Amino acid sequence: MQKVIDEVEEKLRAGDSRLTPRREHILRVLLENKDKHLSAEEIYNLVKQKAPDVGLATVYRTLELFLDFDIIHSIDFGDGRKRYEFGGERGEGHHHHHLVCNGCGKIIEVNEDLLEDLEKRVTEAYNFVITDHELKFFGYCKECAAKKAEGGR
Amino acid sequence: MQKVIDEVEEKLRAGDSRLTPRREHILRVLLENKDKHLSAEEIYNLVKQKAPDVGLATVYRTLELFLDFDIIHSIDFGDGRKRYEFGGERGEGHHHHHLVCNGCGKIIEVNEDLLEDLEKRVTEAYNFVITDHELKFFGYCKECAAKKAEGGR
DNA sequence: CTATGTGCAAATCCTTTGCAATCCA
DNA sequence: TGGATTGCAAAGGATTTGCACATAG
Repeated sequence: MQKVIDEVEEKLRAGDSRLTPRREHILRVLLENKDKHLSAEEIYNLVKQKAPDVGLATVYRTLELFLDFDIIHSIDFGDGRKRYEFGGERGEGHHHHHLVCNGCGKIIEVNEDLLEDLEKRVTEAYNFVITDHELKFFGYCKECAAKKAEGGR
Repeated sequence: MQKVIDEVEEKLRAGDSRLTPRREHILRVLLENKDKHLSAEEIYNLVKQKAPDVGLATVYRTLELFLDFDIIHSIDFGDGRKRYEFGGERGEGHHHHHLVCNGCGKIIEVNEDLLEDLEKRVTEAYNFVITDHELKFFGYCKECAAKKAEGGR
């Protein structure tokens, strides 16, 4: 993990910014919760456990900064708040998609990139240079589908 | 168009709701702008031209109602407001995707469903019952890509 | 007459911003 | 020291809600 932190620090330095203690705390929270999809407020609460005197505004400002530097990216599941994940849009790790359960709200990750050939087709058909994509499937997870089938609520 | 309106009216009636004059105005705006992606406020402004005394709250309440009845659906392009399109999630017309240009903000529609075989794969791999999907590609449209290539802003 | 629908203004929720204090190169 | 960073509180923008009135069946 230290390696990643160092890389981020370097990235920021290269852009006349610094990885301050506050920012490092925020970064650590993001790294320790790679699989979650934290909202700004959730990040704020987690950071407060380590550094009780951070302000929510700093969290927002830092997330904005990380986004600019392509260190993280944001996703929106339509619940009125943005969520953040470590890994920039251009990063190798970004190619996963989400299954959003309408029953229990669970988010399942699909860790393969399913879209490579699709991208090629779209690029050719529309002369559109793709830099990123976002794919969400909505529906019902195994458990919720079963509940529904049983005649549950 | 009248046919569609009648269908909506019937749909609402079946659920103990009515297609009031206000709501019909809103519905018409949606139908007349199928290809746009209107925000609540844009809809409000268009409706006001025909019915100057509607309130913004009514527009929001009506959109909420139409969503519940699967008459329209909403999309989010990450600009902080929801946008609405006629056609429910389950409707045949819903299977199109969007190319979002990071240069000029233009939204291009891809009117084919590119995801059918993908859906099948996901369903099998994750036991996830898919009811809807949302696919967005981000990047640069023909014009903006050209501008960038020329070294323009 | 009663329930539903509506306008208006106030309230809410998430996010951004202004400003004075703080920190670090 | 001087510009970058931060906390706090206020501001902002989109959406929701409370309430009294209007409307329709």
